[in-house]
Amino acid sequence: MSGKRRVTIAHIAEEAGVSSPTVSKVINGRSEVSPQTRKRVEQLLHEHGYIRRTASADGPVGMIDLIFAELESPWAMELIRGAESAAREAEASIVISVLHTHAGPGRDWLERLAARRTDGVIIVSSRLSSQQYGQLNARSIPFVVIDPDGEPAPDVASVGATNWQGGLTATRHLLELGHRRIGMIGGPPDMLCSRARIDGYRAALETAGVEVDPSLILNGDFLVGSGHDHGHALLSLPDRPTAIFAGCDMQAFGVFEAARQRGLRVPDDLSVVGFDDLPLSKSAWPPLTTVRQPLEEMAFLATRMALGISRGETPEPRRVELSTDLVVRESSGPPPR
Amino acid sequence: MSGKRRVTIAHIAEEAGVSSPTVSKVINGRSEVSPQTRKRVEQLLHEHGYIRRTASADGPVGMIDLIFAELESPWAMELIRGAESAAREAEASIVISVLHTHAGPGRDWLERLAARRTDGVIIVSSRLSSQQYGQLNARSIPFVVIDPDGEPAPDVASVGATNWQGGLTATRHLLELGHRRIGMIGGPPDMLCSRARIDGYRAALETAGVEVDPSLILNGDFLVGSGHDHGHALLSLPDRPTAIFAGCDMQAFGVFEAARQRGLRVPDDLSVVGFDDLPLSKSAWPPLTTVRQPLEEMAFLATRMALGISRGETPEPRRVELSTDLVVRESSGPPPR
DNA sequence: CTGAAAGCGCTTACAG
DNA sequence: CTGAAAGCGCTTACAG
Repeated sequence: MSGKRRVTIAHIAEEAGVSSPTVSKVINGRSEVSPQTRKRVEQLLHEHGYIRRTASADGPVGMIDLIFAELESPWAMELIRGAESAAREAEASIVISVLHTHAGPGRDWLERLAARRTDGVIIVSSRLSSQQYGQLNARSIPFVVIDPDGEPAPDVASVGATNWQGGLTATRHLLELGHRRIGMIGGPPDMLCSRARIDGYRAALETAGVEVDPSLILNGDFLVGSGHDHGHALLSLPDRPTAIFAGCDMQAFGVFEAARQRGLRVPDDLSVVGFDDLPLSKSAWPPLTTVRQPLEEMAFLATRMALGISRGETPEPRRVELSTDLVVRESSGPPPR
Repeated sequence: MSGKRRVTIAHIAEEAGVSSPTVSKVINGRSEVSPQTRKRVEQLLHEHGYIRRTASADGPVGMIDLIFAELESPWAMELIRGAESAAREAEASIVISVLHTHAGPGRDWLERLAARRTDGVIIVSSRLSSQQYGQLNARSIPFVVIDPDGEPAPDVASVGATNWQGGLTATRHLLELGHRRIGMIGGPPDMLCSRARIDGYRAALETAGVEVDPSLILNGDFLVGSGHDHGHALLSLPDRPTAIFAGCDMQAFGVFEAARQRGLRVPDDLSVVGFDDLPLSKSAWPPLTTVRQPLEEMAFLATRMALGISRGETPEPRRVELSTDLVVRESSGPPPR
């Protein structure tokens, strides 16, 4: 990828005006180095993005990194499983990294990644800074984004689902059953996949001639708790909705809880529709009507793309959106009269 | 760990009566090697468990491998999360490997692992052959077993939970509510953790003076489907149980389904108790009474132990059993009269 | 197809 | 605290 010759200890040593052994000591954290020298060398190592290299040619390492913001939901398991199948196919393994901050990772993370080497990185709906994308590029680390947030440049490889279409379909399903007051719980407002689902919801209402009531649209965090809290909020509205499109399955389960706590039966008193179709959603009570997005397949594809890029291939197409499907089960029905 | 000097290309070359470059070619899959030579060299490489090594001292690689038999249940996510916290603490990453066969892995798996290097392996209720344990030892790869199956030698580090105690507690809870016909769905009969739960169930019945009816004890695979199937089997018995101890939470959800399909209400017509306390179990309907085992903590501990062994420490104690706790929610109640 | 020779990137003694 | 020298494990030309 990069035409530049790989930077070696010798280069750094020359530029710092010291010998190779000294640079080696800094890298290996030995104590016999003066603080000033250490400082200067560290600075240069960092600037050049030094990576320890052996005499050996560097082939694939057989590892793909899956980067999550958090590891909270069973949703992540579907992605791990898909990535693992694709990796196994290529005799590679999956490494799990968790950033533990929606705000973005510390910088260590990327340095460690580069030092340890990886064949590619799958970024799962996490927001990296453009500087971080730059670093990935600078170090020729292939990466693919799942559920892109629109931030990366248009040439970035990504895999997503037809979120807008899914939001539209879910809402139309509820409209067809006769609902007119339909609540919507989205995800974090900065996630593009959430915005798209909400926009699909809006489009369905508007094309059906139903007015969009902003007080019926809330943003959660895609976890059970916010489904529960926002479910209560929507159900305590004076003119409460007869149906809720919960934005994702976990939030739908939270809405189930809120409904039960208020003595409302699903679907008799309240219809609920999710998004994802997690394996457990069909065993929930009642079995959840939801929009299926092929999470396992998305991760499978993303991993294959990353592996392909690492082999020098150019993924075609560069951006993929897999289709979503409405799965009607028992949590949706006509509104109470 | 092993006092032997690391085997190098030069050693292999000498033993094979060829030069280092020739061995190097074999390793790197170059074509300019005669089939006989290749054969002989490969044989020796394999015998000696050759691992490519650089001039550099080999410190930690910053990776712990988590080995699952399958990646089916949200149960696995809890373990991944726990392992990830412990790894992060040590600036390491978690690598996920899935064997995809309860019978045991192919041999490639271990070879790839050794070639890529790892600081340690956590084996999650998978059965390795004693030959494979031997290989791990031969290559000085530290390993810790979660939910050991009793096979490994007594000096193997392991982390488990008090399964027998948990089975006892769950069953006593049901006995105290007044149940006398209590069904039991275990896991695979070759898993020690499942046997212990079943034995705890037996002990509770016996100490309460209730006869153990073998027709009430079934073995599943710890997934929803077998809870569903065996739930139906138990509920179609002539003198059907008034309560079922489902062996794990996923099977409990399957029993919920079976009960619903038969028009039985939980807990009014049937009490159900699980084992695990997965995060979703409290949002289930009804919220599941279950035996909590601290999966996240178990994986956290196991990972720390593996990391410690890789640093040359001896884990003390070598075998840990974390305690389980009964969590009473709404899926258990007195039997119908 | 094979290997002596040179080379690479790094580290390890060790002398100052 | 520093670096010239030697050494390590491996690979890359290249001559046979």
